[in-house]
Amino acid sequence: MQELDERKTRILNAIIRNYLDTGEPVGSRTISKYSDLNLSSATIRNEMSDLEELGYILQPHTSAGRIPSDKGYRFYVDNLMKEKDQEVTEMKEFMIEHTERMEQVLKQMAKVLAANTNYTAMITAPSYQRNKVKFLQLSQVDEEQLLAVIVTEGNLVKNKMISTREALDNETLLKLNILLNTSLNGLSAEQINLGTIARLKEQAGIHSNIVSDVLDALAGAFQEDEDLEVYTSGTTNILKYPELNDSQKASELLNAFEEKKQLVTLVNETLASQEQTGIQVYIGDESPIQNMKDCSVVTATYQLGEGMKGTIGIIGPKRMDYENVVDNLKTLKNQLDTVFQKKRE
Amino acid sequence: MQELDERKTRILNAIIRNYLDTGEPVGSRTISKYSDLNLSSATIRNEMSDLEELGYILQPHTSAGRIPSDKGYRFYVDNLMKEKDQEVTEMKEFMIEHTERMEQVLKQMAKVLAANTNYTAMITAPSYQRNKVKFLQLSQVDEEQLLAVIVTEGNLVKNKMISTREALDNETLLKLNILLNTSLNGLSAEQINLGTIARLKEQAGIHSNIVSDVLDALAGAFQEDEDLEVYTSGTTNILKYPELNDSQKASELLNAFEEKKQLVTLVNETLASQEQTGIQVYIGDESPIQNMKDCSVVTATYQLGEGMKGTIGIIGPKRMDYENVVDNLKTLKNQLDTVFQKKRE
DNA sequence: TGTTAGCACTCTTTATGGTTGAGTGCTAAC
DNA sequence: GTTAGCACTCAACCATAAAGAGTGCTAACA
Repeated sequence: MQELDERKTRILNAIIRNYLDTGEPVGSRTISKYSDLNLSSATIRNEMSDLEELGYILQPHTSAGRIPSDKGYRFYVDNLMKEKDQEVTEMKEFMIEHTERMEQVLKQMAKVLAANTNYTAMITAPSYQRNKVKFLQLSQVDEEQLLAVIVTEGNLVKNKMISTREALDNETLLKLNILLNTSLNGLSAEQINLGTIARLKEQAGIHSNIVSDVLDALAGAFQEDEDLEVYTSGTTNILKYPELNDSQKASELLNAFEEKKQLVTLVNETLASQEQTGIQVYIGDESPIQNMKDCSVVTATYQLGEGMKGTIGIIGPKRMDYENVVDNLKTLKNQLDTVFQKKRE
Repeated sequence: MQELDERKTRILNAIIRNYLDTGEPVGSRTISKYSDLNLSSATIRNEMSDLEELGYILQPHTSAGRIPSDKGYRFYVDNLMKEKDQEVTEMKEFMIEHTERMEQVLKQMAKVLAANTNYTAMITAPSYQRNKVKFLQLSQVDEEQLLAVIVTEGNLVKNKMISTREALDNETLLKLNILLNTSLNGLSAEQINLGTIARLKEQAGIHSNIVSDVLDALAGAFQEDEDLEVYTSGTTNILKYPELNDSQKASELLNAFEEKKQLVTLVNETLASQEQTGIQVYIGDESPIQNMKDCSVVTATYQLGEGMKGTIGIIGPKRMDYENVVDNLKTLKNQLDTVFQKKRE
């Protein structure tokens, strides 16, 4: 039933591992010596011929060795790869502890990740789609400007300037603040519906226009999270890998990194299709982004409960040290989970 | 007295313009035909020989045409370049008008600039070193967290979370707010000295530790501006120019763009040495950044009075369309000046 | 004296062809 | 089923040649 018998599997494994190491097509003789199978190169050749027919490996040209195909990589990732036994490598925890701003943390993490793997790292802030308003305040900043400050459950702070025709007196301001807080506190973006809005406006009376503005601001704040920010690091690492370093491909890739839009689609795709395991590997064409068909992309989703998720990802050549990458992502994912857990308490 | 006579100047001009166009070394015959000097190639050759001796042009190798040296470019920029007659090209003004967040505006501008020029653009927010506190507010967000919101004259909003042992009652909060506002309002970072601080703490009584935290936050906010954010766009454009596209150089450059640190030194350098004209051209080695010795860097400083300055810059190959770049920078500079002028009113 | 035509020379670029070496596929023997 | 051996393929390398662009220099010319 099984497509590959024991021996073919071992040979395929040997081929891929060797190729990951060297980046050169690997020949029968190499496997014959390198592996502990004690088979002659001729035998290996026969097996390789079979493996090629089955689509696991391919030849760049007639008289070259074999390299893994996408199918080969897939088999490797699914079946052959050793998972490192999760020794909880405390990845510079202190850094995370002592930095306050989430943005900084994320940038820092991307950096560490890129440095550890030598590939390109990307990371997004957790998306606060279902985040709730925790605190809300209007302040008169000067004669014509009102400042709306919004704090969410996740302690994210957003602010928005609102221009007014004239200054509000203190009392009105206080009333509005109380009104807004009592009405909106604890609500998520979806929960603020037309009914809530109508009620609010009614209660605000002549200042309903200000309420409008605040709601706009609020919408803006939530919106802003939705087209989320993606932080990248080590983008130039891709230049280190000859298979990506032709000026055409490199340029396309780097562009994708600069124009974050494409990455956002990648992230969304990941969020949508994520299994429980939390680690997803896209090999070549499997990637949702066309430009990355010569790359592999490994992503992880970290979670904060209540549907608040963020994504970490690594982008590198197909010939990627999957074990190392997966390992790195796993520990980072764990760390993020706990870090944000702490923050929310 | 003059090093170059009329004819040499015209020849030099022709060489440089041609080279800017084609990127290929330009030979005597080309100039003989291309220019309106009506001289034979032989004569041009003689002149070129002189120009080379004087250091304005050089030969990549014996039997190639000539290319401009740094000195040649410098002469071109200083004396030969035509300034376009500043027709105020309204560069997508609406965009600026309708976007609220400075950050967005700047990113947008960088994008436009990069697209217009096909080089790499960088831009920094105006540095608020001497910016003044306009409004300040503490709010109790939840039991253990205080939110400090700081608004500066330029309507920049900063916020900082402060952890407290226990919640403050409303009255105390109000008092503290009044105290902080009356004491700090209108002060710039430098003006908040030990005296001010001591007085503040004294008046705060038992809550002096909170005042400390607020001041820290304030310092942080100002500090944050000092290691300023640099926005880049079109970083991959450099790959379009063969002279920069060898993997070594490109990698270094792209790295410099990713690690913004170096750009910051560039910005600071620019701010320091800026003349009244406001446009600065660094050619090759003149650049303060080592990595960019194969590039030219053109920067402009925009100003908001009171020492609040920001920088715009273009980085491209030495063989850069200086006229276009300078023109673009000038109009953008003007726009920024007026935009921010408006905003401050 | 300045300009120009002409020519030998230099040096890059491109093409050509031969050689090498790695690797394969196939056949025949074990 | 495994292996040794051999013919074959093909990229990579190298040397050599030819082409072409451009120069410097000399000598002639106005």
